[in-house]
Amino acid sequence: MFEKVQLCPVMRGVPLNELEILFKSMHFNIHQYDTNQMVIESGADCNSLMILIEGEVRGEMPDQAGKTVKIEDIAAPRPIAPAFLFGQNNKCPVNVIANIPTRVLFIPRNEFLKLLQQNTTILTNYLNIISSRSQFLSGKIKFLSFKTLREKIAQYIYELSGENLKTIFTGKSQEELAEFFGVARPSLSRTLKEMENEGILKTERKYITILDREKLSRLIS
Amino acid sequence: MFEKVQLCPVMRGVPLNELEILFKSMHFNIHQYDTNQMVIESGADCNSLMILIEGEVRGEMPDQAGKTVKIEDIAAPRPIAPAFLFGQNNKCPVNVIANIPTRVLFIPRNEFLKLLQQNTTILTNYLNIISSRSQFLSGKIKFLSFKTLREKIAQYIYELSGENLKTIFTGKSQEELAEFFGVARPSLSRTLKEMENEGILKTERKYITILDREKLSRLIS
DNA sequence: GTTTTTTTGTAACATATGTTACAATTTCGT
DNA sequence: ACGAAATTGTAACATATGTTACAAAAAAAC
Repeated sequence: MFEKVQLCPVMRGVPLNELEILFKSMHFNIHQYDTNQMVIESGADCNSLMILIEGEVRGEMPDQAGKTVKIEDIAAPRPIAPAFLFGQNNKCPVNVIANIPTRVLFIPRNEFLKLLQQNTTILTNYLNIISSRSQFLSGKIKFLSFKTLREKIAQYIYELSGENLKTIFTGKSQEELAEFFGVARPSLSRTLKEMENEGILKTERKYITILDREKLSRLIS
Repeated sequence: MFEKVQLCPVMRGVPLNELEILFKSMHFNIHQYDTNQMVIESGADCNSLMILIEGEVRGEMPDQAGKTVKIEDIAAPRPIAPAFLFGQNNKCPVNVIANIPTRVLFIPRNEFLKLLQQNTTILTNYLNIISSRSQFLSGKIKFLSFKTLREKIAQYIYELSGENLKTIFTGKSQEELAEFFGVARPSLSRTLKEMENEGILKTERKYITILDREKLSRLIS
């Protein structure tokens, strides 16, 4: 078991023998779940750090009408909802359901706090995980705050290209890019063509080439 | 000085005498800044936890054209950019500039790590701060992901009203609400009136009354 | 190499929101 | 109580994006 725990981002870098010692003096539980069994329900309190050590779960968001929308799949080994263990709101925002037979390690909040104080590696790991998440979300919001599609495209290219790269590889089809931008596919196609006609860029399947950096920047400023 | 440090969310709840002991065995700096002096420049490394202990600073985002947009004012006592001390990206995302004569306490990352391990209160405070921030950002993104204005309005009312409250107080004028939603003021006014004509809700200055919860939910689902 | 599937381009039209301008109403300051 | 300032309602029109449908092109499967 410790081999798998050790692979989890939270515990990464802690030698196996140290890990065993830490776990010996700590309360924790391991639960098993069958396919489609609920691991934690939306709205339930997150009192423990949950680490998926084996299997795969999905997060589903129940909407007002009671229907559900799948948010993401999480495969072992990874923590589940680490940002909801602390903070003002400890309610789990999604239903977490096992996709396949799954094992989850539960470490109660207080026990985990002790762990954080005993072991610098785990502390920095955890701080890095939730800080990175914040940073990721900040970036996402900055991106969403661009109103027009042209601005979003410009910003997207700017971030991928850095200061001097001329051609970027998106790794996404127009369909996927459109979904990423939150617009309809024909709208993206149209706008890309417009920008091409204006000599700003050129597209070629999953590659975009910048033709006029000056004009591109003006779209963002 | 410790009285002011103690008021900061990170140090809140730590008795004065303990605080003094902790600081005695720790490296830290205090810098003073005059009005309009730069505290930290966008892109600089955040190697230290920065705590504003006196004064007020503003965050300004420099855009591609070199112009700046003010993001927010931060008044003492509060940490500055706590989410960028750890994580993958330690570059400060904004220029931080003193609005008035200001004093900032710098605690190097490693020293702060020690502090976190020595003192449970500070550890939980810090975890709560950055976790809450994540949660806030998550909520913001969920909100931004609603496409139409009607959906945003419905979601907004839903969150403020809870399960059974009929009338909510927004505390914002239409102008401010429109900015919060990221739409033009006349658009908000128009849409609110449409929803009023459909018998969904009723507005009265800064109050919104739900007339038909059923219809309101259908907008979100 | 042909067929099938996926991806992209494009057009016509529908809809939502922005922009501007002004009138009506309410609140605030005195 | 009065006038000034802020807030809200509303209309006409501009623009951006969505929707649907289909054709063209490229990639993948066979």
